[in-house]
Amino acid sequence: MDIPKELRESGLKATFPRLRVLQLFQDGKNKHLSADDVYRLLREEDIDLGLATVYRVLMQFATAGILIRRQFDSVASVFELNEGGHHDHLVCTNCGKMEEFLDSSIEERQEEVARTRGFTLMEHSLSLYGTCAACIDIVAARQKKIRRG
Amino acid sequence: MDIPKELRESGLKATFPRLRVLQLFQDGKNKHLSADDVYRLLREEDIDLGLATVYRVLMQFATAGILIRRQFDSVASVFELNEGGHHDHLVCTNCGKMEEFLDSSIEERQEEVARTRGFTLMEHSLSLYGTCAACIDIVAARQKKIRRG
DNA sequence: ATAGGTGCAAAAGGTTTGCAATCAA
DNA sequence: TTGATTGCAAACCTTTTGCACCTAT
Repeated sequence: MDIPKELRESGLKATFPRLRVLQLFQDGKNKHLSADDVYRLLREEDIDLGLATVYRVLMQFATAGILIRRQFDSVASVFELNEGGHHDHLVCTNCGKMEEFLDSSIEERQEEVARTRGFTLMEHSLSLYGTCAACIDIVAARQKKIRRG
Repeated sequence: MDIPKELRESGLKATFPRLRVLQLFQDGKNKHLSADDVYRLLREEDIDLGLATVYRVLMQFATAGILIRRQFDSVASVFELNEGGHHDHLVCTNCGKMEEFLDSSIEERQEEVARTRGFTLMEHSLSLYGTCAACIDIVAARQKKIRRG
């Protein structure tokens, strides 16, 4: 899609920093980026922009619905491209690998839980934390070591 | 339960700050408290303790399994008494009211989602955000007003 | 007596904001 | 031209840490 146009339609001027930030997400190499990730990645390229600008741009994009802001259990919040469909996350606590999923049965039950208690559901946040197939042996070995003391 | 004893069994000395913090949670008036909440509530009573101590005590309790640390979408994390059974939360974004729930169907599907993708599930975080029955009219009216401009 | 705990103040992240200079439209 | 945007530095908030003093056992 034509990025400058996409920005203008959100009422945002197509400035250099905004274009580069959006490109970074659309490149798709890293789907989930913190403000600091964005700042560092752009500096690694060539671009010399302020961290405050990165924060402002990310927030503007989130408000405009271009990005989604996520708060995993870590300290810093991360952003990802809003590609329309809702999804939840499965995160490997060892290597950081992240998979998206959507389980209609879970979605339905959430609605049901809210309805039962008289709540009108607006949104939800579901993150599963575990160990991915590639890390399970490493983690198991580490646990064993700890138990041995 | 005998609080000083409970503390000693966790390898923690039964000091005045620790006793008061634990009492606060056991009073049950507020189930979910941030470090600052605890700090402020204890000061309102009489007790003059440092915020750093509150943070230290809360973390020690969480490590000892006496409290559970939760990170809702807000900035500060909150703590609640660990009463054994796992549960998730339903939060009213208007009044802050919080209800606990446990849905076995959701729990099962989560396991299934992880298994399907080769993950070994360790934990998860699920929070539903919406409007409770008592707030729905207020919120609806506010929405209408915004739409009118 | 002494290992462990506390208060204070300072530091450390992450994020936001005021302001003068700069830029897109 | 002019309102929006940027960079910088300073401020903010939550949380952590160093250190000298204190206390439960």
